[in-house]
Amino acid sequence: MQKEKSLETTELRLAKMLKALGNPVRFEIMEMLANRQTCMTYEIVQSTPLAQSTVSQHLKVLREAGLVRGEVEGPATCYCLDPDGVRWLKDQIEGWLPDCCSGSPDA
Amino acid sequence: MQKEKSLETTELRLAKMLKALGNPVRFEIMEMLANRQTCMTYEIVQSTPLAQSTVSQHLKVLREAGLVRGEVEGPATCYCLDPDGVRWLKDQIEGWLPDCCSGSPDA
DNA sequence: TCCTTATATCGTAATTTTACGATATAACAA
DNA sequence: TTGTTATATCGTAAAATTACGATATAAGGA
Repeated sequence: MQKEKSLETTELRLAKMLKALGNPVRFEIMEMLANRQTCMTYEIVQSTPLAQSTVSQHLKVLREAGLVRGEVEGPATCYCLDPDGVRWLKDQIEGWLPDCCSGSPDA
Repeated sequence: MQKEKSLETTELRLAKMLKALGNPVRFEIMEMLANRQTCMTYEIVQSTPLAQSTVSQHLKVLREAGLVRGEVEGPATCYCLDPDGVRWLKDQIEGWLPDCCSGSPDA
């Protein structure tokens, strides 16, 4: 019944995630979180040549895309991948474009 | 401003694809090509409110990301998804972030 | 040949993104 | 309270993206 609206929302959410991942700095943050499971913000800042405010801005984009979660721990924040968001993204990409490109690699 | 150089080649290619897909116009072009198998450029132009030159620019981005192919047919060009590129993207996303968020939503 | 059609590229505004320093906030210690 | 630490947000330049109209190119047809 409510399929149309949710489809629209699905595409919006997917586009937002893809756009967030399309930036190389944010992409590297995602890989760092995948490797380390969790990171404090200052660790992420130290791993880049960027200003703290810039990294914080990128983290906000990733948060709003549903790709990472930040948990406040005292004065600091501990970030990790958002398992639900990442799995949802992988499922979407997997089921995307079903009419093509699903067979074996032809030369 | 940005440090794309530090990314590995595979990651660069993946980032380029994700960036290309992060634009809603290009995302819709991809979906149109998935639905119709092939499209002439003018059909894609007609499906949007944008100028022909703008659509041509978006197609160039998709081409350079390896997501679509354009084949010249007389004075026109016939576009289709690039099966190799799309499958590569799906495989990359599938194998990405292997330490988390993989498999079915188990308890 | 010239003319039409379809597309790509050029030049350039308008918009968006990115990055920075400065400042605000929030938790905790002395 | 004051001071420190860690992070977020604000204000604003610089850079990149997006979009347009104009023009170039390339294939056929008259």
